Amino acid sequence: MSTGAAYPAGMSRAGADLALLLLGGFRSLVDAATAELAARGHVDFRPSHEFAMRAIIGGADTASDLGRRTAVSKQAAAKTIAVLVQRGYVSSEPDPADARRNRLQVTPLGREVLREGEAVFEELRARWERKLGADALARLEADLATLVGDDAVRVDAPGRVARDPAGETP
Amino acid sequence: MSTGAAYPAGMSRAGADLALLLLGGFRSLVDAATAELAARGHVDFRPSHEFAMRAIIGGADTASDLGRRTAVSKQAAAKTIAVLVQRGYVSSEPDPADARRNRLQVTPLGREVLREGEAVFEELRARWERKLGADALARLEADLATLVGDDAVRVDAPGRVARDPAGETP
DNA sequence: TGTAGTAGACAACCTGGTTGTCTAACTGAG
DNA sequence: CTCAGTTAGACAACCAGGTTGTCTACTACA
Repeated sequence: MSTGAAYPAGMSRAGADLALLLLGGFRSLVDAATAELAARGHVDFRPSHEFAMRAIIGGADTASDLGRRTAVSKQAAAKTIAVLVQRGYVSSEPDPADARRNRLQVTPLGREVLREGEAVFEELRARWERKLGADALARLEADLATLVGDDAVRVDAPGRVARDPAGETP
Repeated sequence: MSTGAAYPAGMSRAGADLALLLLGGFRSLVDAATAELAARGHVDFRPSHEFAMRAIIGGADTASDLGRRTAVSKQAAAKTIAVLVQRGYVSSEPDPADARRNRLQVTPLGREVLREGEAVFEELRARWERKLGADALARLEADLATLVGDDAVRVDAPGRVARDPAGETP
C-alpha cells in the first residue's frame, strides 16, 4: 500500500497521487530523454528548445512570431533564440525584404537534434511497451487523450502551471 | 488524427506525444486545483507549498531539515517557509531547547488548506472517474504506477526536471 | 575546555520568465 | 508623398525560485 503512508489520519490521497503519477511519468520520460541526448552530444537540450524549434519549422520565423505562437513574451522568445543560435541549432539572418526582421531558420544540426530526440522518445515508449504490453499502453494513451482532450498535445503556454486562477483577469 | 499534424514529413511522434499527454494530465489537474483553491480564498497556493507543509507535518521542524527532506538547499527552504509563515500556514518560533533552531509548525489554517486541497483533488479525480469509468481509471493508475514505479509518489527532488544527464557529475 | 558540527541569516548570482521604454522600419489612408 | 500608426527588436529593470559561499551564534562531545 503506497497511499496514505506517513500522512496524518483521515487523509485519502488518491487524487493527489494521480497527479503525482502523471508528473512522475512525464519527468521520467523527459529526464531519460535529456540524459540520452546529452550522451549523444546535445548537452542541456530542453523540451522548451524543442518546442521553439518546432514552432520555427512550423512558420514562426521571427522572435515576435515565436513569442506569439508559444504564448510567451517576445523577449523571452528572443532569449531562447539566442541560446539556440549560439548552439548552432537555429540561424538568424536579417530579412532582405524587411530590415526590422531577423529571419529564423532551423539549421541541419537543429533538424538532427529534433530527429534524434524523436528517436529517443520512440525508444523510451518502446521500453514502456515492453514493460506493459502494447495493448495496455495504447489503452493508457487513449484514456489519457480522453481525459485531457486532444489539444493536450498542443504546445502553447508551456510554462504556466498555476496561472489565471478563477477570474483574476489583470 | 492528431499525430503528425503540421510536422515535417517522416516524423512519428508517439513517444513525445505520450510525454505531452502525461504533462497535460498533470497540468490540467494542478491548474484546476489551484484555481479552485484560489476561489476558496487560498490565493496562489502552489504544489510546492503543499509538499513543504506535508514535510513539516511529517517531522521536518526546521528549515535545514525541510531542505534535506525536500532535496533543496536550506536557503530555498527558508524562502518557502517565509511565504508560508507570512500567509499564516506555518508558524515559526524559537526552540526553547536549542537557541539555534526555529521550530516550525503547520497552523490550523495550514491544515485547513491541506484538507481543502485534498478534497479538491478527490473531486477532480471523481470527475475523471465519471468521464472514463471507475475500472478504466483504476487501471490507468495501476499501469502508470507500474511504469514509473511506486516511488513516483515520493516528493523529494521536486524541481529537477532535467538535471544530472548521464554521468555529468560536477 | 576546546573543537567540531549545525542552524540560520545575508549577500551575490543564475535561469527563465515578466513589463516598460525606446528606436528603426514598414504600412496604409489621405 | 506624407504622416500617423503598427511592428520588430534591443535594452533595462525586475521577479520567483533556486543556487553557492560566507559568517555568526549556538550546541555537542571527547
